[in-house]
Amino acid sequence: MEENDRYSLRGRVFSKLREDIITGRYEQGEELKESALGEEYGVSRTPVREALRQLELEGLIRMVPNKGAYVDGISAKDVLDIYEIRSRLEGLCARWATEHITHEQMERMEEAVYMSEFHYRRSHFDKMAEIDSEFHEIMYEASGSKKLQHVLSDFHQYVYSVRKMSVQVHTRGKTSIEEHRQIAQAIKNKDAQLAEQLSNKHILNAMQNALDNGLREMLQKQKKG
Amino acid sequence: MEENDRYSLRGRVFSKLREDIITGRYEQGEELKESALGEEYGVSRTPVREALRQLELEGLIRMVPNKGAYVDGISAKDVLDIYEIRSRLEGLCARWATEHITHEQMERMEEAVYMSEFHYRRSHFDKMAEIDSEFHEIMYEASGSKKLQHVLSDFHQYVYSVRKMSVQVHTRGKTSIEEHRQIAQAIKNKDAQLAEQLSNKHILNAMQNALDNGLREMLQKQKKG
DNA sequence: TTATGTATTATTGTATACAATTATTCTTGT
DNA sequence: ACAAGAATAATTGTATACAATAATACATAA
Repeated sequence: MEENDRYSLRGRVFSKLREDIITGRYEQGEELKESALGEEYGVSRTPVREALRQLELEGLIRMVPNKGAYVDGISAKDVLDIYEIRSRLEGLCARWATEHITHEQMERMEEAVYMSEFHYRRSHFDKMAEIDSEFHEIMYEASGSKKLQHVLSDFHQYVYSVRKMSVQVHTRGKTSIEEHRQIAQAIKNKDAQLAEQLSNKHILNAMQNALDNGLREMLQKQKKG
Repeated sequence: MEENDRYSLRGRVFSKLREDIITGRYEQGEELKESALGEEYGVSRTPVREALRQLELEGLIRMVPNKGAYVDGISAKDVLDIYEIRSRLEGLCARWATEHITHEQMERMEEAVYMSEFHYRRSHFDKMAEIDSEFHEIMYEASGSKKLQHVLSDFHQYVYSVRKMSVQVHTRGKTSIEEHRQIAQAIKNKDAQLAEQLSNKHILNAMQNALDNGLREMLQKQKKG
């Protein structure tokens, strides 16, 4: 999908809107008007509407019939919930990946670990977050389960902004890479049990780090507001 | 969403198409032409396209740019994967529901148990399946987690056809109701631990029943094809 | 002044028109 | 007969036009 999206107006609008919502560039509840968006992107309402309908299905906006579309992005609680959900699913994914991974996928996974260390040493945080994503996406793909891949991929993207923040915490960046390395090794050794255990723990650690570096405060603030 | 959908052409097309794909009324890989669908439903291409874009995002169809839309429904393996995924999430959901359920939701849940027994005794299998859905949907809603509700609700719908089949197996129908009753009781008693444990087991039992009543054969058949 | 009903405007929902791309058919030359 | 290429048709992608609904502004009466 990602790639197809670049070659159609609808795809471009969808990707940009999605990113802007996930990264919080819109206010919660903000109204999205089709004409305005169309003008902004230099397209007609048709592709805008198709993009909006997709975002509605995904739950990133809420559409009221004959009224309008309202931003309904990722709250701090959503992020926490997603970490909890992922902590139950990433282990399953690692198990299945161990059973189904191809040689080519294994190589890509190991390269991702290698490259993240490379960028870590140079403090390229954006690049690191990107490769961190890649590691997980490869594992999702390797699971051989279309449905598991779909849900984990979505959730992983939803916490992108938080992850990018967390990875900049120096010690977490290093620890995360080390955890990835161990997971990759377990998968390579065909030790499904260990891969599952490590993956679940990996997510719980990431959640703990997010809580300790801003997420907890965000939760408090949103609970009041 | 469900209700809004009834009042717009796009919504009606979406719901009907979705149901037809989930229940397997289309061939795998079958091409869906916008004009043909429009004629079938007596509408123009516009609402059809919006519906197709939503189904694409959901992964129920695959769209090739400038070519067409192809059915990519729920395979037997998808169903099995979904049971595995749900077995890891329903427990979490039951735990959260125990913590967040309202009095009104609890009453609806108990009524669902009661009603399913009523219809069970009268062998109203369709009605039973419907109320079985209701039980789970109430729990998803009661979890208080928008994201968990979303994913579990989708997955639950995906296995609808299988569930309807399974529930007709006399002994499973009775067992399932009993399990629901115990889960509801645990939630009411605020015993999150027990609710979680029972819910996870409930899904595993449902999976086992599905395997023993047709799913295993479907898996074999699809593996060859 | 304020409530109420009406006209106006703005916005979404749908249909249609046109452009771009892909598939198909029909030549045509060997 | 068959391959290559052009012409034609079919299909999707996008823009625009029109219809239906909701929001707003305004006038009028109590």
